[in-house]
Parts: sequence; structure tokens; C-alpha cells
Amino acid sequence: MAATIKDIARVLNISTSTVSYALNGGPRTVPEGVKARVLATAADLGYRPNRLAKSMVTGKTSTFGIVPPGTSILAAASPYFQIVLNGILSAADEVDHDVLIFTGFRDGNEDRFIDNVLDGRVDGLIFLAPPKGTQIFAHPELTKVPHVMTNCWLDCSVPAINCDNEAGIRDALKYLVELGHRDIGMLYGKLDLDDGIQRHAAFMEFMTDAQLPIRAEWIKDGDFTPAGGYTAAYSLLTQDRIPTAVMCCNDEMAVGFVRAAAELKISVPDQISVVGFDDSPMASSVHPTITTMRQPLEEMGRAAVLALSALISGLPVRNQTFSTRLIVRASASRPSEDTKTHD
Amino acid sequence: MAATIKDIARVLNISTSTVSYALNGGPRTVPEGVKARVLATAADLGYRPNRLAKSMVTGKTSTFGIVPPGTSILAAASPYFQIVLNGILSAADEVDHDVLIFTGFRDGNEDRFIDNVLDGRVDGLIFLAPPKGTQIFAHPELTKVPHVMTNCWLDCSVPAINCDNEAGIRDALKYLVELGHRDIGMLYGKLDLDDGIQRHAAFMEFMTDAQLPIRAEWIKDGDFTPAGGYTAAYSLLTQDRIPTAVMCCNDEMAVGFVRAAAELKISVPDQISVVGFDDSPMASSVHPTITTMRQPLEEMGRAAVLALSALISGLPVRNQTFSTRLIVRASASRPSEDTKTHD
DNA sequence: CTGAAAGCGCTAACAT
DNA sequence: ATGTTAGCGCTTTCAG
Repeated sequence: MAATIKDIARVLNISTSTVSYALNGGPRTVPEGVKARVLATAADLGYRPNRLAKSMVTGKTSTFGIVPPGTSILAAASPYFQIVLNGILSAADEVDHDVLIFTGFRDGNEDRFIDNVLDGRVDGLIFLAPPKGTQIFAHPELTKVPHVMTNCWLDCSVPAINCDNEAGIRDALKYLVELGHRDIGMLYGKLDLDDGIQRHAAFMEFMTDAQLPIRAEWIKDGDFTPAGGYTAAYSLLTQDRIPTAVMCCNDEMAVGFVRAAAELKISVPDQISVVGFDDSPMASSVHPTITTMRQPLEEMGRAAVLALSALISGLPVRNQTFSTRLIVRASASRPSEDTKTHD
Repeated sequence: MAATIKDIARVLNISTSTVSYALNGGPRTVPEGVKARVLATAADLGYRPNRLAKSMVTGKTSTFGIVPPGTSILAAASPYFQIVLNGILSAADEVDHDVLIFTGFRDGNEDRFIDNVLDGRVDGLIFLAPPKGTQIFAHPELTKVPHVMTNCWLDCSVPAINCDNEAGIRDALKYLVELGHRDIGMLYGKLDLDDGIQRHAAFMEFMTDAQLPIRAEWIKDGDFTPAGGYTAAYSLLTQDRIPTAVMCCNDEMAVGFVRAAAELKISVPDQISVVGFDDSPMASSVHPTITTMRQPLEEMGRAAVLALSALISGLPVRNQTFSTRLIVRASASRPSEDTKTHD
């Protein structure tokens, strides 16, 4: 039987309220002597506060809820989730909160899911890259719990933490153009996610504005994964005519691309330049190291915690858009003269 | 104001116990008509069960607690954590549990940490690769909550989920020897973790038993990271005499090794063979793809959940050791005649 | 078959 | 300065 404040009170012949105040250091003041004795017997009895009971009366839990990206729990295997989660954990740690990951978020499961997130275990929720078509944000009951989201732009009032995908893709492409590239292909992915959609659209827009050729056979779906990028790269690189550069909409695809190129003995960047997106750990681990647009995912995770904390405190919270930054590494260079083509 | 069972009871002029039984489908049976009306008004009122209250009386929370690897929260950034967590999440999902990640586990912080894990929010705990010297398992109060651990061999009664590091390293080295290698180096790492220690020790033992040369300058600390592996590889590969093969005690280091080799224009596997450990996502994403000993981390995460569930149910739980399996890819081959040296 | 009520452990308003 | 007590929302024993 675990000790409770009642036990401490009984032992010391004082009231539970005094014990509570002594233990919590307030709001009521307790004489030093009494406080010391309370602490001592608490230690003696092996007393451990029960946070369920405390939460029930205070309405606060000191835990943040997280909803992993996508509808599938498998998304938890992505570097994206890993890095954002890491930012969330370290920020949560700093404010003495723990983090509850909700598992049951699936299409058609909305009501049970809502039951879960409203059941009192968390003070608020962070949705990580929720899937595009989800109905969850339309659920009237969801407003009962404070929530923010990352990497998703919805026309609703949920505070969002995003990175500027459009500027990121644009800057990456500008860099390639400045290097002298005109024939630029793209590996896109995950068109059910806002990041996927926006990066794809930004590519199209830039190429159109810059009056550069958009060739369908140079634009492939790489699924945001190394394996997808590898397959897409193979089908792209085995064509008669290939671009001098490829924009990969995330680093995992860029890694897959570079591997395919190596197998095909196409040198990166001598014969084809590659630019990635995210600055994921893989990008700096492979040969050649991948030039990429850094998305500050860890900071975004931290920002999500801050925004959620503010929201919970009743403070106003605005959307935040983080800037991307070009990280120049080894996978992109000037196109060599003999690979250049002219339309 | 959220609706409670009291509200439902009041509306229908029945008792809260009937409402509770209707909602839960037992243990007491409730006439269909009443049950239907209870469910209807529950929906009407937007009733959501409060799990804190429920947990307080039942003592069950439907949530598992996780303690990330190492003492530093930063360990959450490792592929190890990511993959095991993924296994845990999917297994937890299947048994309708959520997962609470505890943040405050640090040396010297034991007592606050114990407060946290004993505060009633979880039914049990999974320690992921706890640091070697931790005092936490000696804490008498920890026995109050069921717990298991992964990737850690301690001489205590905590049920452990491990992989057979010794056999794994041995099989990897056997494979290299069968290919014809005798001059074998090693990149080890994290000697504060059991996995790190055991793999290091297994290498030494195998080499001794097989009467193969152990050369200190071929044995480097690569910190289990790509960057560490890269640095270690540089210092290893820029020596006058280099081995024909290198055992990397995890795949991240192998990836770093391969990158360094590429930069130094040392061909893998033609000039030097590399074998990794874990079969982490990176291993199959780089060029050349890394031959590795697969450690079934996702299954181990799932097994941890199963073991913990059993423990919580009061069932006996034994240690489990998972076998590793050689995954032959492209980074290891027979040594070429001209790289072979003879002592 | 159903209702009343105790109680899980805690906080805080309300006494004194 | 301290004690008493009413809940928080729920489950379940005990009465009827």
C-alpha cells in the first residue's frame, strides 16, 4: 500500500491540508519546523505524490500529447518524426513535462481518437504533419483541448508551425541556376502532405517563372524515402537525355538518388548535381555529402512546445513560419560543358 | 463544462452506476432499452470518459512508459531509439495503449525521476538501452512499477530484451574470414552501453581465438555515429598499412567509414571490405550498400511491450535474446590479391 | 434489477 | 496559523 498524504497527516497528527501545503510549498505558508517534519515523514513512508489525483483536481497534467505524422503509425519511423520529436522532448524536458504519444489516429477512427485525447491525460496536443484530408480538425470536440500542428497549412484556426517550403525550393533552384543549370529535374513525394504538395508546386512555379524547361520525364515520384528516390533516380537516369541537376524534395530521396547514380557510374556532381531538402542526418553522412536546404526541424519541435504552452496559458498564438537555409556541400556544382544541352 | 456520468444519470433519472455499467458493457448487465438511451444521451451531451478518474479507481492507465536511451535526452535522435520506438508504438497500438515518454532521466536526478514514474500515469516502464552505470535499478522504490529493459544486461532481476551481440559479431567476422580476410580492423563505440562493450569484447575474443592479428592502430572509437565513424576511418585509412576488412560495430559508423573511404579513393569493397551491425535504414541507402548483421530492433520493441504486458498481468517473464542475421550486401567481398598482406 | 454511497488521493475553499 | 470538508469523475460494494 503506497503512502498518501493522509498517512503523513495521521503520523504527525496534523491535517491533510497542512501536509499538502508543506509538500507543495504553498499556496498557504507552513512553519519551517512543521514543513521539515512533513518532508521527513514523507521520505520515511516512501510517499510518492499521485499525479492522477492531483491532475483531477487541478486540471493540469504536466504532459503534452503528440500525434505522429500521417494516418499510419509507421510514419513514426521517418527521420522527420525523429527529429521533431527530439526537439519536442528537449523543450518539454525544460518545462518539466513529459510527452504522451497517441497511437490510435486512423481514418474512420475519429471518435475513438477524440475520446482518447480528451480523456484528461494531456494538457494539449501537437499534431505532427497531419495528413491533408483529415477530418479531425473539423471535429467540434477537438476545440476542447488546446492544440497546434507542424508542417501543415490548413485554412483553419489551428496554430501552425511551418517552414517556408516555397522560398526553400526557390532558393535551392536559384542556386542551381546561378551555378549554370537550366535542365533541372525533380524528385517529389508524399502529395498527401502539405510539405510534399508545396515543394512540388514551388518547383513548377519557379521553372515556369524562370522560363526553364519542365520535362515530365525528369519529374518523378520518390515517395520521400531512400528506396523511392533510388527507384525514381534509376528511371530518370537511364533515359537518353538527362538533366544536369535534380532537385530532390527531401534528403532521403537525395540519398537514394546518389546511390543510384553511383551504381550507374554517373558522377555526382560532375555529371549531375543534386540538391536535397531538410538537412536530415543522412545528408551529411553519405558520399558525396548532399547540398541541401536546411529546415530547422528540431527548433520547430521546440517552437511547437512553446506555442502549445502559450495556448494552454490562454495566451494568443500566431502561426510561425521558419526560414530555410542553403547548406552547401558536395553534391552540386557547375554543370560541365559536355553535359550541358541547349534547347 | 464537460458532461459526466452524473449528467447522463440526471437527464435519464437513473443512477450513475447504471450509466457506468451501460457505458462499459458490464460487469453488471443493463437492459437493452436503458443501455440504448444511455448511449444516446451520452452522445447528445458530448460525454467523454475521464480516464484520470477511471484510472484512479481501477489502478490501470492503458499507457506504457518509456525511458529513452542513455542519460541524455539527445539519445532520442538515434536511429536505435527511432526503430525500437516504432516497434513499441505499433505493439502498443494493437493493445490499445498509448506511450508516455519520460524526459527527466539524468544522473543525480533519480529521486525526482522515481517520483515521476511512480505518479500513476503508466502501468509499466520500458527502459531503452539504459546507461551502464545507472543507479536507477538499485532504487528500492522502482520495484513498485513493473518494468523491463532493452539492450542491457544487468545482473539483476529486471527482465531484459536483448540481441546476441557476441554471436552477431562472431558471425560477421566468420563471414569475413571465410571470404579470405585475416587483417581485420574494428570501429567500436559507446563503451558506456552494453551493446558497445559486448561487441568490442566479442571482436577481441574472436580475433584471439582465431589467432588473427589484433593491431591497436586498426581499432578505433567511432562513437556509434556517422561523423565518428568518418573521423575514425580517416585516421585508420591514412596509415601506411591498412587492414583488408573492417568490422563496424554499428551501421552509422559503417556509413561514415564508407564515406571516408570514398573521399580517399579507397574502393569499398575492392580495396577494403566493411561489415556493419544493426541493419539500420542507412545501411541499405548508401553506396555501396552495407553488408551487416541485422538486429531485429522493431521486433525487440514489440517484444518489450509484450513482456511488459505479461509482467503487468502478473505473468512470469523471462529474458529474451534475439538472434542476429547476416544481411549480405555490397560492402564486403574477397580481398584482392594485391591488398593481401602476410605476416 | 437498480439506487445510494463509499472511496481512489489530492487541492482548496471554508471554517475556526 | 491550522483543521474540516467538499469535491474532481469514476467504479463498485452494499442495500434494497
